[in-house]
Amino acid sequence: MSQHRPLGASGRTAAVPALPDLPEATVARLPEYLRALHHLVEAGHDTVSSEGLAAAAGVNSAKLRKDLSHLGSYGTRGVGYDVARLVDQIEYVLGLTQRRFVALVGIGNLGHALAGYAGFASRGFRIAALFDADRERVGEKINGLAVRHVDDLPEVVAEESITIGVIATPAGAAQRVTDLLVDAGVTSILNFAPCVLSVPEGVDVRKVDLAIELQILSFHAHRKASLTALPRTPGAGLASMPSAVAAPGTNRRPGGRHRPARTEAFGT
Amino acid sequence: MSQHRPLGASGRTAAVPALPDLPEATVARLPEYLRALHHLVEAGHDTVSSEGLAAAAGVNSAKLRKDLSHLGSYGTRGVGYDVARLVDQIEYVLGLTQRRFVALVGIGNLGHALAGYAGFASRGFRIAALFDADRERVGEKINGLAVRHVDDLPEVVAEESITIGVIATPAGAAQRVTDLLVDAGVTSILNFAPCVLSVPEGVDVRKVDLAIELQILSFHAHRKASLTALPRTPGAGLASMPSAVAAPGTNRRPGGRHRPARTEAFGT
DNA sequence: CGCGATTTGTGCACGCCTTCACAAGCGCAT
DNA sequence: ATGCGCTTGTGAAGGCGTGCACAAATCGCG
Repeated sequence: MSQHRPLGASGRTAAVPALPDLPEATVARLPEYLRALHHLVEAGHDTVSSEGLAAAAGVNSAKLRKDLSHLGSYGTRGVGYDVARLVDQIEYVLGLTQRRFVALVGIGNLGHALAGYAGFASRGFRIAALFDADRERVGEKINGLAVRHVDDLPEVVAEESITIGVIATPAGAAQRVTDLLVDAGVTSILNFAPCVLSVPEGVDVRKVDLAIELQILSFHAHRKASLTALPRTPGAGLASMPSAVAAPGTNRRPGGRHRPARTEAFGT
Repeated sequence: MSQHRPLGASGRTAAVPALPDLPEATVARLPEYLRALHHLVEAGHDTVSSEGLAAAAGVNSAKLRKDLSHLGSYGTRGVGYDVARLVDQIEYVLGLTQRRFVALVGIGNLGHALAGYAGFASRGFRIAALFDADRERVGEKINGLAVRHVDDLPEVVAEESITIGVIATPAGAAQRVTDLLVDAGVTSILNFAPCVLSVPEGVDVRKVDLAIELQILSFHAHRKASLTALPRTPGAGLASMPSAVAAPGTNRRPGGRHRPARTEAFGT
C-alpha cells in the first residue's frame, strides 16, 4: 500500500505501473464513484469522506473503503480522500486516461439513439465509426459521422484504432458482426442484441438486454403482489426477519437495493 | 418439488400459488433461459436437456439445473425438460402471464429509441404512455402513441394501470420524475439516467448505464494491454500485495480469473 | 506538546453463489 | 422383467462479496 505510484497530477507514465487485478464487483462500482466524484469537483469540494462519497454513490461506506483500498489507498485518516487525486487514480485504473475509439454496428432504432448519446463522449469514449448492413442507410450522417457499410468494417477498424465494438443489430446478425469485429482485432464488445455471443478467449463481452431488465422487475412486482394478496402465512415467525417491516416512517433508504426479504415461508 | 402447482397449460389461476422466493442470481438468468426456450419451440424441439439449454443460454449446466430446481423442478430424468411446460413455468414465475403496462418518461434521444423498441412488446410489456417535460414535444406521436406532458403523469398512470416506469431523462430530472412515479403508485423503475435514485422501501429500481458498461470494458482492455506489454513483473514490493499480479502468461483457465461479464461463450 | 475527535484501512465472520460429483430416477432395448 | 445408459436433482465444498467493528493514523485545538 505504500508502494508509491508514479501517477499523480504529474505524468501519466504511459504504461505499466502494474495494475492490480481488482475484484469484478469493485470494477463495476468504480465508474459510479467516478461520477459522484466529478459532481463533487464541480461543487467545489476538494476532500470527501468515505461516508459522504458512499452516500453519493449509493453504497455502503465500508464497501467503498475496501474498494478504494484495492487500488492503492489514497485517503488520509481523520480527513478523507483527496477528490482530485482519487479521480486521477480511478480514471487511470479504468484506462480512461487514453481516449478509446468505438465502432457502433447496427444503426436501427437503438443504434441511432446510441450514436447520438452524449454520455459516451463526455466520458472519454469517441464513436469513431458507424456501420449498417442496409445500403439504404449507408451514407446517412449522424452527428457529422457517416454510416458506412458493414463490409468496410475490417479496414475502418484498423484505420481508426478502434478497440471497442457496440452491437445494436437484430439478434440474427449479432454473431456475424461479432466475428467480424473479433477478426478485425476488437477485444471488447458491448452487446445490445438479445442473444448469446460466442467469442474466443481473450475477448470481453458485456451484455445489456432491456427486455431482461423489465422481466426482472416484473418478477419482483409479481412477487410483491402475491405476497400482499396473501394475507399472511399463519404461524410464521416474523421475528426472524430483521429489517423487513422496519419502522413505518423512519427513513427512506436511498441506495438500498431490494433485499429479497427472505420470507422463510419455504414451500407452501 | 412435489408440491403440485395449478399452472400447466390449463389455467393461469389468477393468483397466489405461493411464489417461491428465488435467489436473485437465478431470477436474473430466467429471462435468458426463456429466450433460449422460445428459440427451441420455434425449432420444433419439445424436450431439451440441461446441457443443451445451458449451452443455448451461455451458462453452466449444473447452475441451470439448480436454477430450475428452485422453481419446482419439471424435468424428467433420462429425458430432459419439457420445453412447453418450462416456458409456462418460467413465464408464470416472472409474472409475464399478465400484460404489464409501462410508462416511459423522457422522450429524448434514448427515450425515442426505447419507445420504438420492438423487444418490449414482443415480451409482454406494453408501453402505455410517453411523457416529456418539454412542451415542444408534447403531442408528437411515436408508434401511434402521443407524448403527454409530465404534469399529466399522475392521472395517466392511474388510468392506464401502469406499474412500471422507465426513466430516460437527463440526470438532473431523474429524481423528480422518480418521485412523481412513486407517488402515483409505481413500484418498479428502470433507470437509464446516470445518477442514483432515492426511493422509499418497497420500490424496486434497476439501473442501466451505458457509459458504465463501456468503462468496465475499458478496464479490462487496459488490464489486458498492461499484461501483454509487461513480459514479466519487476518484482519489487509487489509481494506485499496479496494477489497482486498472479502469473502473467499462465492464465490458461477459461472461467477462472476475472468473471467475464454475465453472458460469455466459453470459447476455446 | 499532548489530547480528543475524526476517519481510514482491514481482520473477521457470515451468507450467497458456483461448481463438482454422484446417487436416484426414468426410458428403452433386449 | 431386467439391466443399461442417460439425465436430473442435490449434498457438500470452496470462493467471493458484504458489512461490522475496531485498531491505527491524522488533524486541530487548547
